[in-house]
Amino acid sequence: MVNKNGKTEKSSRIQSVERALIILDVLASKSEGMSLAQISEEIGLPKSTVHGLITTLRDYDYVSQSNETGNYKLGIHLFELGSKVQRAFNIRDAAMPVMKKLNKQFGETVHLGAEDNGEVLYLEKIAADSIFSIMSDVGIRLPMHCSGLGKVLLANKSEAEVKRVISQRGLPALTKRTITTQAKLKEELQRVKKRGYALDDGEIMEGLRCVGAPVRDESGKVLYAISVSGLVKDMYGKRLDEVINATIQAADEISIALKKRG
Amino acid sequence: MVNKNGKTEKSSRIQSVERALIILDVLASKSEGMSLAQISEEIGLPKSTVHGLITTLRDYDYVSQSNETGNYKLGIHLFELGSKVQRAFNIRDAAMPVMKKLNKQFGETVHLGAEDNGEVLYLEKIAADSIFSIMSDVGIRLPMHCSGLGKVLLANKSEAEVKRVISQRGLPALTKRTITTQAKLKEELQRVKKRGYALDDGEIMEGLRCVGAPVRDESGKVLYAISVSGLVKDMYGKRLDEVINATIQAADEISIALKKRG
DNA sequence: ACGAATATTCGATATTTTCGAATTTGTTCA
DNA sequence: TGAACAAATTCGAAAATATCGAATATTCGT
Repeated sequence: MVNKNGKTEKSSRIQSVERALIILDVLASKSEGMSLAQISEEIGLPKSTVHGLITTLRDYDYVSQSNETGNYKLGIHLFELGSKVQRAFNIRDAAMPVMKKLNKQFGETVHLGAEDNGEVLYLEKIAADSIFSIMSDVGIRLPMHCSGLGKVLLANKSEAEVKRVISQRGLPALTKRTITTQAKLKEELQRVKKRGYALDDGEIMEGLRCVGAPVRDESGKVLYAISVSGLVKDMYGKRLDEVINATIQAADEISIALKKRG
Repeated sequence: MVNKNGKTEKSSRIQSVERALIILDVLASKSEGMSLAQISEEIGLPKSTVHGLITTLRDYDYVSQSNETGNYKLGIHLFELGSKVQRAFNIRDAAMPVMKKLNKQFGETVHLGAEDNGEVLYLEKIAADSIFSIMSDVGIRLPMHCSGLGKVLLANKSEAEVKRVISQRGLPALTKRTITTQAKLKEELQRVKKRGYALDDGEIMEGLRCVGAPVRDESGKVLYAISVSGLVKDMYGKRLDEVINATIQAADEISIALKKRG
């Protein structure tokens, strides 16, 4: 089946459901909320059509409607469902205590992430004591080739898989230190694999340094990674070595905890 | 418009969207996942109908399908959307640092909650150091009349609103200490209001004691509450007094932080 | 109280969903 | 290896339901 744009598409999708989900995604991109007219404009459907869809979403609390402005936002029920999904990652219970210890030890930000669809998905975050908040948050996605988490996860994939990710996502430069050629990335990933940890040195944000280490599931596959992130001025020399050792050790602890519960 | 059950319903809802959302709710209740046949049975629709709906949900990652069992579960995209919703509570950034301090001070579990639809919705949790994990989690709902958070939130509502909640939710007994009469609850809420904090003494779970204190938004309304929960054996006498004072102080700190940002 | 801007309802039309039956896929056990 | 079963998936006809633009109602600002 071929549509008017010439794209092949599965015919078994339900149009109205598809449209409702698109509305949620559109709303997700505008945290301040949108009016009915804006949504209708954005997705190119008549207001009355959007109205029917969004009324349904509202009635089920997937969308909330501000009673001052009448604007629509993502609703509280998504928060509840999202929490259920997060709880379903059984990595979480194993990882959190260890991550807390790591955070306490150095006072830096600790992350837990996994690969999803060629990107790093941030599953948990323990923020640094300092006010300084880094550009990450639970639920956020970042490219794999420039973060400590991502490089660790990539380094433990087959060459074919790495190629697939690159062809899907490219190697965008977030800073001038970001690795942007396939050859250099390959080299870096080999280094990561050999050393057992990844170092992101301002590749995602100038002035930010980050150590990532692999977490293995029961079967030994690297599905997750943890990282410690801090300012370059706090992450160098002897202290950096300490962070590296502690991060690797913490990751191993989590792997062992995962193995224990099978 | 009146349907066959005699219930009045808005006619403008989109049937297929409604059904898709019901599927998500059904899946949310079974964390281990469900087969197509099970879902179809549960909601009483033909398998082929459910298949169309769930395929759409799957294609947008609202649902994931295990490739071993073929079972359907809630998908990763709900986690992402849920995180966005959570981030939109601007209470979070103000509350977390203070909650962490409180957790560090006593080593007990700290919660942040809000009222939603006559129940306490848990927005954040910092778990105790100990392995002992309490029956709470982010995204969970509990009754208002028997938790520290809930009683604080109720105590700051009008009598009419309290009545409405009771008529909607009743006063179910979770333990033998739970308050189950309207008169006793009224008395208790007056006490809570006067003292400025709520004490849950095994009303939600035997052996668990919990101190709740109100958080005020910019306009002075009590929209949120925080609590510290621990075992009765750790929460009595002088230490309980310390916890109470610290919890109230922490709640005030959060209120002030909220006021500052307007 | 008026006008403008927005949300909501209406009703005819036909596209799309729906449903049960038929088919395919996958798994278990001989 | 293959037969028998159980599950998911596809099919196609029938019509119910979503869709759309126009009409109406509501809200807001001045």
